[in-house]
Amino acid sequence: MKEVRTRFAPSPTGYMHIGNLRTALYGYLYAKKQGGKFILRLEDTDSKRYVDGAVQIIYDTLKDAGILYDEGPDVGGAYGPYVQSERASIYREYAQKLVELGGAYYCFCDAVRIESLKDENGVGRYDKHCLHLSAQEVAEKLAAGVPYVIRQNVPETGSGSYDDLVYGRVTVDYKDIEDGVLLKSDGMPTYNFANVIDDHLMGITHVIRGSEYLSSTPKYNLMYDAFGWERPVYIHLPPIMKNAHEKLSKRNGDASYQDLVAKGYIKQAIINYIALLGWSPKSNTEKMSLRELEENFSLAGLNKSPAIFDEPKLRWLSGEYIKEMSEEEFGALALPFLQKSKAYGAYDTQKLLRMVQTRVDVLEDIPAKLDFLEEYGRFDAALYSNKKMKSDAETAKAILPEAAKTFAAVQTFDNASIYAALVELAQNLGRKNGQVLWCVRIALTARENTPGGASEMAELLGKERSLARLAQAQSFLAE
RNA sequence: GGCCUCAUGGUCAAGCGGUUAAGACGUCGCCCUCUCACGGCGAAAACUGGGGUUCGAUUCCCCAUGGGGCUACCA
Repeated sequence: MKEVRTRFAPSPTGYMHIGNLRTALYGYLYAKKQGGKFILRLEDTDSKRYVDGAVQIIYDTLKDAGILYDEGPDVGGAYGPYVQSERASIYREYAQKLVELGGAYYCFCDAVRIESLKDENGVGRYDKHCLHLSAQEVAEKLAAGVPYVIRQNVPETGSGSYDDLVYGRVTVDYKDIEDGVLLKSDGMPTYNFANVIDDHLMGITHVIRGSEYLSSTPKYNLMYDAFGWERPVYIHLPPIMKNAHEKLSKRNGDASYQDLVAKGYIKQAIINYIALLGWSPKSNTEKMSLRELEENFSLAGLNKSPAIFDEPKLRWLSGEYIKEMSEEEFGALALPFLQKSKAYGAYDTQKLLRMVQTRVDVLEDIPAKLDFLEEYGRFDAALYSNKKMKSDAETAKAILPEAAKTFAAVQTFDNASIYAALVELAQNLGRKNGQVLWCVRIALTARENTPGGASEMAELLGKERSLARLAQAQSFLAE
């Protein structure tokens, strides 16, 4: 059995989109699962679209995500170079060969003539005009230095079919395929040509790519056939959408992998989540590490319909990963975000991290969870109302002064002591624990939601500030 | 316009002729609880429409509708 070789072939035109990353991930997972090789190839044949730094982003993103390639521009390999712009002479050689085989031909038509072939809607195919040039005419034009391109010679009749592993049999009539440009006048190949040459030369057995190539694959097969090469297995993937109508794209300002990481989504969660977009595991377990994905990945689980990127579910997964982290692990990741909080430095950092770990799904939410520590002011007395505790502004009025006395009497102002004192107070007042604790917590924080209970909040604030806030809360209530 | 392709709850998604049509996220409710959260339990929520084929269609075929893609000297 031949070794499986898959590749990820992005063009360095900007950021890594989630969709790209998923394509890379699937190629990687399939290769790993089959004990094969995963290759990175850079498709930079369009100099106009080249973006500085984009190559580095590709390297960094794949490395950061744990999608390691066995061969590639920066890691080497026996099939290099892995950058298309460095393979120009190879493409020229094969284009020449394809011409000799009859699968392609020189075309000297200029832009004006090409344009004249199109109708008012800009639709119109090349008419094979130059296919009929004699060998001598071609030689003369070439010798005269007339600019040319090499076009694919697509049959005018018949059709091409192939069996895609996810979409099944796809058939396209050749009459619907234009004689596309294979080698541009600048000597560089188009994607349509380079991908065929490279996939073959690099021994790619399984081509995994987006569904946008579904209908152009027959023309690639025409080339494989003309060269007498074995066609690869095709696995086309449905797009990832931002909504029902638009694909996810950086151009629209949609989140890239880097953006998501910057927001504080856990990396493993991002990988885990995108793996689930278009693929489903046999079992009902959705939370899986990269290693587990490698073990469970199967082409049979691939889906053919577009999937909408759902951030809430990513949030949930991210939260799951956060909750299972050790304190140290979480602390290391969360610290940069905690430092953006105004509360950072003024309180016990470890204590803050502990409080926040089970209450946050995305790291960037940390500052907001702690803002009550440094922000306190007049608030709506309705916050005291809680139907389960049966508390409201009136009960708060009765409880707060007593709570202040209790706080003042607590010697060691820590969570346990404060809690014990407050529970005792509730007893003395003949009230439910929750009633007292709810009111105190609201008075202390002016927030309905806090990263801990009343006594924890009091401990965090310290005796002095707690008493001060209790006093302020009472004055708000008096108005 | 032509061609390719897709279609199960709000979202992801299982299903591959006969099912009470899984599961997850989200939503809502209940329980636990010193709040929130965590955790536990539960609920609402789907086969785009019309024709066939069949004893029987979510499942197979056709059409319609809707979505996406291709139709570049972009990938």
